[in-house]
Amino acid sequence: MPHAVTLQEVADAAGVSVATASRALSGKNRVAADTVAKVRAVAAELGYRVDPIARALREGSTRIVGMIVPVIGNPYFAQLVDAVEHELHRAGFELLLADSHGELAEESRRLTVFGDRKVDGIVIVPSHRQRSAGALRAVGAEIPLVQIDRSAGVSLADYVGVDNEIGLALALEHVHERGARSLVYVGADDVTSSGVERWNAFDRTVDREAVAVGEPFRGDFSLATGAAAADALVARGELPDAVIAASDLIALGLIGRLREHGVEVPRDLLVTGFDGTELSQVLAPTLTTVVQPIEAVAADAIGFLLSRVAGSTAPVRSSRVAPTLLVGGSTTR
Amino acid sequence: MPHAVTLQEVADAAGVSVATASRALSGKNRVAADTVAKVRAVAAELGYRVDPIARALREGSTRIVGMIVPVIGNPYFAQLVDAVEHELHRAGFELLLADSHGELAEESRRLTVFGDRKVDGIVIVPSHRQRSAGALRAVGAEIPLVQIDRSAGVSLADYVGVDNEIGLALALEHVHERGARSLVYVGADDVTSSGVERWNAFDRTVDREAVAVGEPFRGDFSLATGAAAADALVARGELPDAVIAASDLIALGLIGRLREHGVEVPRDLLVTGFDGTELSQVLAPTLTTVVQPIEAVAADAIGFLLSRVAGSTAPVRSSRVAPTLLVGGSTTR
DNA sequence: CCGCAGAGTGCAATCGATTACGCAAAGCTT
DNA sequence: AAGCTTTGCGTAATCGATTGCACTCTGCGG
Repeated sequence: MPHAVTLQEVADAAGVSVATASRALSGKNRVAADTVAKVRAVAAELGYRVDPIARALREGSTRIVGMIVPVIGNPYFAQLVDAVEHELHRAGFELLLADSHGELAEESRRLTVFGDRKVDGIVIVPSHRQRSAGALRAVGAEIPLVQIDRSAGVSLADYVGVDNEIGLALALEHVHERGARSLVYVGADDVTSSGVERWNAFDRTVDREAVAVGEPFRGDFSLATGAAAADALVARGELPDAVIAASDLIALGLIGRLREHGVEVPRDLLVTGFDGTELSQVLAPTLTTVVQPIEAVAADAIGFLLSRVAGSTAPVRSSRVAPTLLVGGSTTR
Repeated sequence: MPHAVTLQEVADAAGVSVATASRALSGKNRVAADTVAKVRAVAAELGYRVDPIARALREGSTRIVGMIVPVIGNPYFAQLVDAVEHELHRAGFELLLADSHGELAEESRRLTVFGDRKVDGIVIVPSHRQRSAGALRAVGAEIPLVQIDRSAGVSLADYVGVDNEIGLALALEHVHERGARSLVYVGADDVTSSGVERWNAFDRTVDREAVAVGEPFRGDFSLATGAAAADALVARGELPDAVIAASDLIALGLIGRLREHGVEVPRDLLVTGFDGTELSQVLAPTLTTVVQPIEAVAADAIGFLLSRVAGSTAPVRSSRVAPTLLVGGSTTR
C-alpha cells in the first residue's frame, strides 16, 4: 500500500516545517512567494492530499452533510436526493444518506448519529408533521439543519418546499376548465405536512370552484394508496368527473388499478398527479401533473444550509417554490 | 451548545485516567470489574459517546462505507441503495452515497474522494464494463471493494449480481410457452456488463428455443429507451409476438408508448421486464418480469465486503443470485 | 522473608493537520 | 544608526481517542 503522503513528508521534501507547509498550501497566511511555490510544487509531485479526518478533528468540520429521507424508493425522493447530492458536490461536500423508512425512532437515531459524526449540516424530510419536531429541535440547536419538502414546523428550522396552495389551484382550475364538476381528492393522511397542506389546499380551493366534492380517500403517497383508492371509487358506484391525486405515484397506482376495473383514463375520468416525476411522463396516458421544480428546491435548500454552515444567524427562513402545471394525456380527451 | 462530553471528562468524573476509561469502555483489556462498572456508569450519566472522528484518526477506520451508483433516479438502484443501506446499518456502518451519472470521470473522482476519506469499504455499480476497471483496480488495492449488479471484471474485485442467463431463460421459456414464436429483444448497449450479459444470454438462449428473432433494439436501461424502441417497432411495420426487455423501465416505457400508437399489451404483443421493481407491479397491465432478489444481492455483497473489511484475504469471489419469474398481465391474455 | 508473576493503572506517544505565539531578519523612519 | 514595524518561519499545543510501556501492589511459592 503506497502509504498516503503526509504533510510532514511534503514539508521535509520542501525543506520547511509542517507549519509553513500547511500555511503555504492553505494560502491564507503570510508566507514568502517562493516558499509557497516550492511547497506547492513538492506537494503536487508527491501527490499530497490533506487527510480529511485529521482536518476534521482539528477543525471540527467534516465537509459532510447528512440527509434523511422517508423512502428512497419513491422516485420523487430519489430525484430529490440526486439534486441535493449534485448541489453538495458542487460546493465540495459529501452526502451521508439515511432512510428513515418513515419511522420516528429510526429518524431520531439517524439524527443522533449524524450529530456524533459531526456532519456540517443536515437535510431532512421529516417523517412526521409534529412528532419529528423534538429530535429536530435538539439536533438543530447544534448543527445547521434544513427541512425539505416536508416540515415539522417552519419556525423550527429553515424550510424549503413547494407551494401546495398554488399546486392544487393549478390542478383544480385545469380540470374545471376541462369540464370536471364533481371531484374526489386522493392523497396522504395527516402524518406529513405535505399530506395536510395538500388536503387543506384542495379543501379550500375546491370551494372557490364551486363543484361537487366526493368523500376524499387518504392513505400515504404510494402506488398502493392509489390502487386502493381505485378500488374504493369503483365500489362506490358513481365515478367523479376527476380525481386530484396528491402524488404521481398515487395517480399512477390509481390509473393502473382503474384500468383493471375497466375504467379508462381520461375517457371515463380525468386524473391529475403531483410531483412531476420523470416516470409520469413516459407511461400512457402521460400524466397531467403539478411539477415540482426539484432542482430549484434542492438549490434553495442547500443555499440556506450552507449559509448557516458559513455562520449565518439570520432568522429562520421558509421558502415556497411555485410549481407549474404540465398538461398530459390523463386530462385530455 | 452543550459541548460534547469527552473521554477526559468521563475519566475525571470517574477518578481514573483517560487510558483506563478508554479500556473500561472498550472492555477488551484487563481492568478491575469495579472500575469498569464505575466508568460505564459515569459515561452513561454524562451521556458520553466516542468521537468517531478522533477514533478514525487513531484507528484509520471510519465505519463508513461509500457507494456509487450510476443513476439513483432508476427505481431499481433506489431499491438497491435502500437494501445496502439497511444491511450496513445493521452492521453499524454509515453510507456515503455518490451518483456517477454514468460518467467515468465522475466515477473515478468519487472513488478518489472515498479513498481520501478513508471509507472502510466501497460498494460500486461500475458505470462501464471495461473502462471502469482502472480506477477500480487502483482503489481496490487500498480499500475493500465490492461490485454489485454490474461488473468491470469479476477478477478485479468481489462481485455479486443476478444470474442473467437464468433470468433470460425464464423470460424466454415463459413467452414461448405462451405461444410467442417471433421475438425482439430491447435492452441496453454494451457499455455495461448487464447490458452485454443480458443480450448474450438472450442471443444464446433464443437459439435453443428456435424462434424467429427480429432486429434487437439497444440503448440504455431507461424509460426513454423503451419508448424509442416502441417507435422503432411500430415503424418497422410488423410486430413480433413478444418483446423481451432488459429492465422494467424499458418495458414500462415500451408499453406506454405502444399504447399511444394504438398497440395494446398483452393484446397485440407480449412483454416481459427485468428487475421486479415495485413499480412494475401496480401499473396496468402488471408486468411479467424477472425478479431480482435485491435484498439477497445486497446481503451477499455486504457480507463479502465486511469480511474483507475484517481482514479476509480470500481469493476474489463472484456470486450469482438466481432470479425468479413473476408472471403478470403483460403476458397474459 | 525474598522474589516473581500478573493484575490494574497511569504516562506519554501517536494519528495528521492547523494555528497561537515567539523569534530572527529585513525594511523603514527620523 | 537606533528603534520599530513587518515579514517569514519554526516550536509546540491542540483536537479526542487508543495503546505500548512501565510502574505499583497484591499474592503466592520456595
